[in-house]
Amino acid sequence: MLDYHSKTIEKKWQNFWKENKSFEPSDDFSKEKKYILSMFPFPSGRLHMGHVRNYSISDAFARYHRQQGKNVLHPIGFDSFGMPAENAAIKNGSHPKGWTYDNIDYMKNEFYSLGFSFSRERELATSDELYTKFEQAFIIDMYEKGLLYRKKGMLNWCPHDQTVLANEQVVEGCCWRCDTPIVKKDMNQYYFKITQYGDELLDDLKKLEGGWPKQVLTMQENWIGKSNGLAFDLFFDEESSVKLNSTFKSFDVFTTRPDTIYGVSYTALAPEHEIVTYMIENSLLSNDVIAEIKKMKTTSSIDRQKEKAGISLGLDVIHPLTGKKVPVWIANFVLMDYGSGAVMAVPAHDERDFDFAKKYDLPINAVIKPLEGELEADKAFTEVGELFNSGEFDGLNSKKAQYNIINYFEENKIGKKTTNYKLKDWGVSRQRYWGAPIPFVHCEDCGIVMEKKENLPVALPEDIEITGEGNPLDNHPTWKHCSCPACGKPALRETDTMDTFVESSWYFLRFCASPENWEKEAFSKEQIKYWMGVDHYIGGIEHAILHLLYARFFTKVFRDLGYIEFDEPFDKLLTQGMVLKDGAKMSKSKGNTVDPDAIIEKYGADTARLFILFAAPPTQELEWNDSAVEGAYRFIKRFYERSSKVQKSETIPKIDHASLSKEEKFARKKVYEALVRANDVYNERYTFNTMIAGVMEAMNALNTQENQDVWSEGYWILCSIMEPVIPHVASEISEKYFSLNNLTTQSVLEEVFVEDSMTLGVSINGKRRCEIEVALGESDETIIALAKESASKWLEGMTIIKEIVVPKKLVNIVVKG
RNA sequence: GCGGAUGUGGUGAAAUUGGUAUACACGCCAGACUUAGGAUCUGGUGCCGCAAGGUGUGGAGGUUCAAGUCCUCUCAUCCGCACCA
Repeated sequence: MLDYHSKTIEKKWQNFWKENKSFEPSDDFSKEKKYILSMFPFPSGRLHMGHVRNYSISDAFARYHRQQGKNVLHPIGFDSFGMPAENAAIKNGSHPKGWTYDNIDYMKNEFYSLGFSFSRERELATSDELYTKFEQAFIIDMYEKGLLYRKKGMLNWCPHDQTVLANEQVVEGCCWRCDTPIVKKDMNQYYFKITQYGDELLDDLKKLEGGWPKQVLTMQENWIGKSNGLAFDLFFDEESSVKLNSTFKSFDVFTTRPDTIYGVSYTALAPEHEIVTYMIENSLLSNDVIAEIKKMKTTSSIDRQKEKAGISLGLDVIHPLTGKKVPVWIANFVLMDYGSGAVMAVPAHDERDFDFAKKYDLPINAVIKPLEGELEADKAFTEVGELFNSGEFDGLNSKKAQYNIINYFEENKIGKKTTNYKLKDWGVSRQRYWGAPIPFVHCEDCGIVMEKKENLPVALPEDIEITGEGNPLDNHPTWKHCSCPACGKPALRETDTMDTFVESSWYFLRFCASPENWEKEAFSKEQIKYWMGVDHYIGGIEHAILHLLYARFFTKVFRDLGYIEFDEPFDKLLTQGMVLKDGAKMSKSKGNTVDPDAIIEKYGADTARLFILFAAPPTQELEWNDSAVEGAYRFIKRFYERSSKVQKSETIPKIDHASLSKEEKFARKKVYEALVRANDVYNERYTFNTMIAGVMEAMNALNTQENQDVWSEGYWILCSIMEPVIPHVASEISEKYFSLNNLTTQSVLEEVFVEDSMTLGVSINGKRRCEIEVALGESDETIIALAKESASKWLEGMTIIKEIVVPKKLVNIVVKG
């Protein structure tokens, strides 16, 4: 009897792998490669179960492909810049750098105590100065290409702390630290021109079909939000123009539904619209109204979409086709970042416009009717249909009318066919310390000047105090003072740092570089060409839009800068679900976390990995269950202890299948079924839970017989299947009995699946009643006869209408009685 | 609010193409064994019913010989919404 001691076995193999550098990728580029990558973690302090899940999945892929003889790159790094380091500094007085690197050290130990097969030599942290150095060089290239520019943008500002706040730091419109109501401040910031790549980011989603989950492709498509429509100017009437001191004659609106234009009954501006701003600044609005607008502006964009609110401006514009007056409103649901920040409102055919019109008692003029049926009262009809009350366009269908109306506007030069995107340029400035400095210098004479590449990195000062007030780099006594790289005169460094999404937009390229060249170059074309794209990219669904879109954008930019030669970074994407406990996301504030260390201590890493892969398919949410963890532990224990039935062997045993008993045959069949399923899971389906269930079934079947060869063959295969999941115990058994020779590609023996009879279900009117056993290849007539006989009880007094035989599945007899 | 997903026994889940619903585990129940252990092993276990049988995949309709799977509506929960990463 063997005794399972997870600690001894796990320590032994973790040391073995470390000493033998078992998981370093080879530089032999003639081998077939697999690049397996999990989204790298932010070093928050300790691993949580979401991490364990993420890396258990990628590790299973990595180990499987190593078994298949592939050259596997499975790297790990830390996304180590970011706000939490500063929050910790504010809270505990720790230094962001020390806090970050202490966390990294701790988490690295946790990783290796879980047995993850990462390349140790390629570990990196994005806050490493070496990483910053190359990133800043890329930023300079992008600026020079015109892909990075400066413009004003609205930020959350706490007037008390004199600091910019992240959305997360705004709690109910107030500063998280001092509770001061926030204001919106217009500040100069840097933006990536991601919109320039909008069309390509959209079109290339097609290349990802099959490799990426459909839902992610749809989310990205909707996020880019390309829509075609009509843009035109709405002109103020005389009276309104005079009210505005003739400063504005018109404003621009965009609509995707020009066919509904005769139904316009009001127009709405975003509260941030320049006309509104002008009216506030020139005292054209009452204080009450101004206060209301202010409130709208500081409400989060999400809340603004919920309860509709508006204010009449007392202005009118002229409808471009009917010449009638149309009132101008401010509406909270109109967003300044989309289109022109102004809309024509057609309450009869748009739900939001409808709700708004109802609330403020504005006219609702229907101009589209359904092609079939009647218009429903008291509801916006948002489908396409046939036009009426639309002048010369009456009777046209929506599509034709859209075309004709756009043409009419273009011919009369009063509007233009326009394409709009929801996608906005990516703001990258952060007024914070713990991030990569933007390597620019402001010179009075030369304007914005790039730092010289030989001077990179522009590194962060370490003597810094993080108080939560102001911008730390700006407050530093000396750091920002420098000389202009162009003219040499005293100048000021840019004190904004970069959004941490920048680091995560190219780290997967950096991993392709062999460490001996790390100082010299970010990565080489040759290495990139070999390793990219990432074969399996695994991470949380919460990154479905932003991170993945930004990484795709950087890839395209790097391609256009000549660094790489492909369009998309991630061939296959697997989005994992969250880890829950008691039905809620594990979080410190809810107090429902489970510490991975405690699980490793109690049961071992293999148990943690097995449970997490067994409890649910990777894409689904995973409910933590303590006693199911125990069950995983017991399986491993059984798996280890029963290996004593195995005969030592250097090769897979040869078995004469025909001579076996029924139980022995069944056991072999189950083992090979598990193998077929495993190959399918590792290559196509990724449902590790069903693969593990298959192995458990095979184990149960092996246990019904005593044939030592069948046991040995079973373990030879099952250890190979399970090594990617429970590597320590599987390696231990494989070494002991098979000298590790079984950890390689396994071939499937078809002979074990051959059967001479099959069981068919018999249904009457689709309801399963009994089953029959028939010989393989039996004719349908015989099968039906057999089915009728065994189901005779349910057929008495009935008229048979139809008989259906579904091959190898069932017989359905349709009766009437 | 908009966009995306999910919903199956007491629990996590399975059912790959419309074809025998609940595989595999957890839990529970019963038994065996014992050096009394974090045991282990064997059997049972959707629900109602003594049974025959009925019923059953969030809810309501529909298509089909046949629906967890397809369609329409609806409810609940979760994810994202651009400065959390």
